[in-house]
Amino acid sequence: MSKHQKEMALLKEHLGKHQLKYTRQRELILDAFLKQEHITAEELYHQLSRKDPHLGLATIYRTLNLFCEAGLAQARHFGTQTQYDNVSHKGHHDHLICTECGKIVEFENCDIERLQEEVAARNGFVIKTHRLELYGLCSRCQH
Amino acid sequence: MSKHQKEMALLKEHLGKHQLKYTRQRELILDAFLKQEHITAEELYHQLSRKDPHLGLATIYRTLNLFCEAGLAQARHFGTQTQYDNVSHKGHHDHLICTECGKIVEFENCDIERLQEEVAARNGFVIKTHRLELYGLCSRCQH
DNA sequence: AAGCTAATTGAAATGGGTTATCAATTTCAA
DNA sequence: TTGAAATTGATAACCCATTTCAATTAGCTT
Ligand SMILES: [Mn+2]
Ligand SMILES: [Mn+2]
Ligand SMILES: [Zn+2]
Ligand SMILES: [Zn+2]
Repeated sequence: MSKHQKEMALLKEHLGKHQLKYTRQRELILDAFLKQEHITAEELYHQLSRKDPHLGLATIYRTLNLFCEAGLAQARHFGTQTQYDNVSHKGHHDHLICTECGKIVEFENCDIERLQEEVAARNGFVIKTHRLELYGLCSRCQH
Repeated sequence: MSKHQKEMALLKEHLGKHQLKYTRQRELILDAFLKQEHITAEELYHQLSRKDPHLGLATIYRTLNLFCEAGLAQARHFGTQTQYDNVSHKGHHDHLICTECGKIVEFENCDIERLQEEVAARNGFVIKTHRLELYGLCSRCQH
């Protein structure tokens, strides 16, 4: 039995509602995707090329966009590429990015998260997701 | 006398420090840029094409990137394009975005800004800019 | 003012990431 | 099993942005 029953059920529900089909490729991509916290289309393509050399890059892109529509993934434009976040991973995090060397540090800060909720509430919003990126210089690049 | 003395001085200071030159094109682009709150390179190109049909798009891009380095502008990847924010126009602010109707609320929260600095310091970073976007449903779209 | 040198420019080519096209294949309901 | 509709993979097209390069220009230095 697969480890990702819940996510697979979610996907199949979406497929059913939209007259879409459950294909071998979608199953393959789903399994690989759910093992990651976040990944780019290109990275996933290289991983899966070993298992199935005929899998096309376009299919990866199409399927990741499908996952976004089904609520399994969340696209995040990161620099020049798009990162697809695995929503089922609970550990939400934000990013510190060095604009000089490209170093990326992930962090979580619940105080910030709480203040975000307060700002939203004050404006009548209910937050579903958010994005916080801090750009600057890492310790090595400050000199 | 120009309306944008302060920004022009800032730019000239940056130019001086980096052996760069004050050109007719840079002056033209600066004037047009400072009239906007935020704009894309393409939009600026179309605006200026009327005044100077020979101005190249590459020059617009180069100059907007220069403005970013001089601290006059701030690049923000928004969807597929890059928005260049006029820093002098409105100061820094973040965004609440309704994913249903597209409504955007601007906000500023110094507690969050302070916590961001703490996170950065803890990781040895010095922040130059940041980006915080909260996605959710506005009061009208929650029903 | 004229000369010199390095920076800048515009046109065009190039680049990277993503989406569109389309004939062949596959899914799945009837 | 059959057939209509969705999907796939290869490739071309796209979009935005940067790079290239020969010609021009800015701004010192005589
Ligand atoms: Mn967060
Ligand atoms: Mn802010
Ligand atoms: Zn660095
Ligand atoms: Zn709304």
